[in-house]
Amino acid sequence: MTQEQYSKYSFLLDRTARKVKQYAQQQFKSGDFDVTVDQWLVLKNLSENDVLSQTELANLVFKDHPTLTRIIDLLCKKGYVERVPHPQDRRSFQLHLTETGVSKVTSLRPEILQIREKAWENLSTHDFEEFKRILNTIYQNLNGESLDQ
Amino acid sequence: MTQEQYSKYSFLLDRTARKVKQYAQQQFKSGDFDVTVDQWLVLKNLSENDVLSQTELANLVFKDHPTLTRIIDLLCKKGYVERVPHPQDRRSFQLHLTETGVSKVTSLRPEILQIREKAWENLSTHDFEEFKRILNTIYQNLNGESLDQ
DNA sequence: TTTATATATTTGTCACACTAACTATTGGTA
DNA sequence: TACCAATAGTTAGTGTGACAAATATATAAA
Repeated sequence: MTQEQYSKYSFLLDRTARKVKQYAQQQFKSGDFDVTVDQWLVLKNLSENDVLSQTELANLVFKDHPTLTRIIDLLCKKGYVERVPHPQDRRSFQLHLTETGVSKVTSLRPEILQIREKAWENLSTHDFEEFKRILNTIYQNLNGESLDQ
Repeated sequence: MTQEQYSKYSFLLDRTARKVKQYAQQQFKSGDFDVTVDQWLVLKNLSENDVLSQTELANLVFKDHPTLTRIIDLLCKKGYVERVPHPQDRRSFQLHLTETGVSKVTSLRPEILQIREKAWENLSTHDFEEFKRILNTIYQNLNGESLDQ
């Protein structure tokens, strides 16, 4: 294998990641989910952790702080999330889902699992494990010293 | 495997694709390459095809037309690419590299191959083939009827 | 206590992705 | 000829991503 062919992974990886996001986003839209794919990721993580600071949430979803600030702004505007001042630390907020946010997550979760399955047609459980292993290895190879996860 | 675990691929895929792009972009920056990762992809494809229209190029790099318009705007501004009016079809342009563009590609190509290799530490040639197969399968699963490539 | 440093979040800038709407042009057809 | 659908490309709006810098507060050190 020449070095040239070797470097195509980056193109395929980028192309596939975009397609996965695009496909999900189209389904989200045609189902009137009222959230984007990234907003869903944030909602889902908030639903699995009663209360989080923005920093904790950023580490969970692997987004940087400015990006997260903006996503949360939008989710607050839509009424799914609330920022509550931290009682001890006035720099920080405690994030939690509103009533509306909880029921949004409950109603969307099964539909989204359905959407996600489509990608795995013609692929096996073993493929899935290999895929995860390779993705994680690449991630760690490029992640310098910070070995989070 | 539960449906829930099964849906994690989208998170890992997105996370890894972003890391790959971010790593490359950092290297591009510290090497003063004067282009972004996506701009490089466009330059590279132009160097491999003497003359292309924007639509042909968009199909090669799998970017949509508005995105490509902007990338080409930037590359023209930097002096690496020229838009030449198509002699027969006044709607369309013929894109080609300038002298500067050609030498930019020549000088960057080996450095970028170097950067791309880093991701494959601890992974085998077989992993690479499996990875490509799975990525392409996912892509096609989500790509509706249009079976390009 | 004062100073220094670290942490939590926001703001600004540039680049890219996707959608929708728009202009200009082409080519076929009534 | 006049009309109409398709094509090439651009523009605008919104969301996201990376990075740098700013603000506010907290904590540790001198």
